[in-house]
Amino acid sequence: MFKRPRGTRDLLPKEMAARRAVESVLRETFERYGYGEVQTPTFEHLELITAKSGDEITDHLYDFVDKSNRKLTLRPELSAPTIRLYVNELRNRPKPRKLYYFENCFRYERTQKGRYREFWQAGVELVGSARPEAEAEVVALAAACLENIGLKNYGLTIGNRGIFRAVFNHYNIAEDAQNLILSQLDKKDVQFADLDMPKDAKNITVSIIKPIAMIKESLANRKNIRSRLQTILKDDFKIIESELRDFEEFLDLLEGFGATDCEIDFLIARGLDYYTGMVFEIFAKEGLGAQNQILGGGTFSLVKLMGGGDVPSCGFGFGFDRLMLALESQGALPASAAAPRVFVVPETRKMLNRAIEIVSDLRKEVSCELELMGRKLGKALSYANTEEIAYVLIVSEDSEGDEVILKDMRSGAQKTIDYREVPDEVG
RNA sequence: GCCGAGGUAGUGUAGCAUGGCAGCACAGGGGACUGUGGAUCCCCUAGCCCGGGUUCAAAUCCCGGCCCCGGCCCCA
Repeated sequence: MFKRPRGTRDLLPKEMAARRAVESVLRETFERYGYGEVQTPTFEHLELITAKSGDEITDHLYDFVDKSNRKLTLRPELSAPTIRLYVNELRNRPKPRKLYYFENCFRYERTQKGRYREFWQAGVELVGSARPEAEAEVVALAAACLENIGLKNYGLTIGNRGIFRAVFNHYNIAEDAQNLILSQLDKKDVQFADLDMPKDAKNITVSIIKPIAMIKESLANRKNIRSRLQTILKDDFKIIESELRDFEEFLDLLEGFGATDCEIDFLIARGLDYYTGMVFEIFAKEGLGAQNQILGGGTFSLVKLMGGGDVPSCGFGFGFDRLMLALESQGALPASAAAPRVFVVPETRKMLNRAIEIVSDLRKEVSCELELMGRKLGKALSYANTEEIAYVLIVSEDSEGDEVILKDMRSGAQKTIDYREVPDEVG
């Protein structure tokens, strides 16, 4: 017996039907907003991934050396490959470029609920604009996806890295210290005084960064943000004013797009230094364990990292598997329509050829299954029953011409009709 | 990398403490009820995660590994 590699899953027909149904809702929604699908290779040069995420992440990669000694890796995510694709193929096209993807990714990590070594991501990248209206539309798209899928119990949290960035730049805090601070902000029990960085960085962290990180307001109360920032920054308020104005405009526009129920939380820093402005995430409030984030995104400058000039971009990625888990826990999985509706059974072996003729003809219009086990009629009906097939079509020796017996398994009623009428009868 | 709980037919489980013929239910295949389902009855298929150790004897005890579930770290 062979077993699956750790962290992988076998997906059965019922589960796949639900996944495909959700997938197509996502695709339709992305396309409604004008995004076009792209596909990138399953593996990339290792350097592409390390350029984005640093050398340390090789610990979490399925990387390998091919027979010509190229250093490659299975993709751990899709935004770097998608931006690479943009730089390679699309950078001279009009902006914005609106790209979406739906693919599997691979990470070498300890498995948990909602965390697998092969998983699926669905996401978009809006390349070329980081204007407030672009950011607002991207967030609105994410919310529209969940609306269309029918996920209910989720939270949308929006933050901003641009404001932190402006503060850091104003105080000349080195990039290493910035990343360290941001990555520690959401940890409990962190004493910033103990961290290994310059003293002035610690002071700024305690007096400014951390207080900003504590700001939490609903979208409706967003006006409070300005006054709270003024209180924290005092005379230095002007250093973030331009960033704040953009952010406020983004929030106003977001409300215009119809988003009402979200929280602004500057703690959402999303450690990565390529995020430049707005950042957001969506988490499921039930059904998932510790890994409850189902979407992450924001405004970033990845194009430059991929060698393509300073083009601002905005995007997000769904953790598709977690989305499915969240839906499942809410009993909101789409109903499966995969089962055949008609089961064609020859009453006797003699009628098999006739049954084959009929099933072949019917398959032009309806999903049909033919009895392939040589079962007698009683067993065949029993099978149809357990498989929840709605109709059984009995090809009887007693029937004349194109007549067959159509039996409704739910009611038990049956009638003799011309088999060509079956598609209408079961429709 | 770390912590905890687990691993017995396809699925769900009993048995494990105190070692002694691996059982039950459902599912699956066949059959009876002489060719129309869900009922009933009979038969069959099918299992102790892997490898060592202790023992006359291991599903059971010990060690190691693998896998799985939850969590920590991490989370692009």
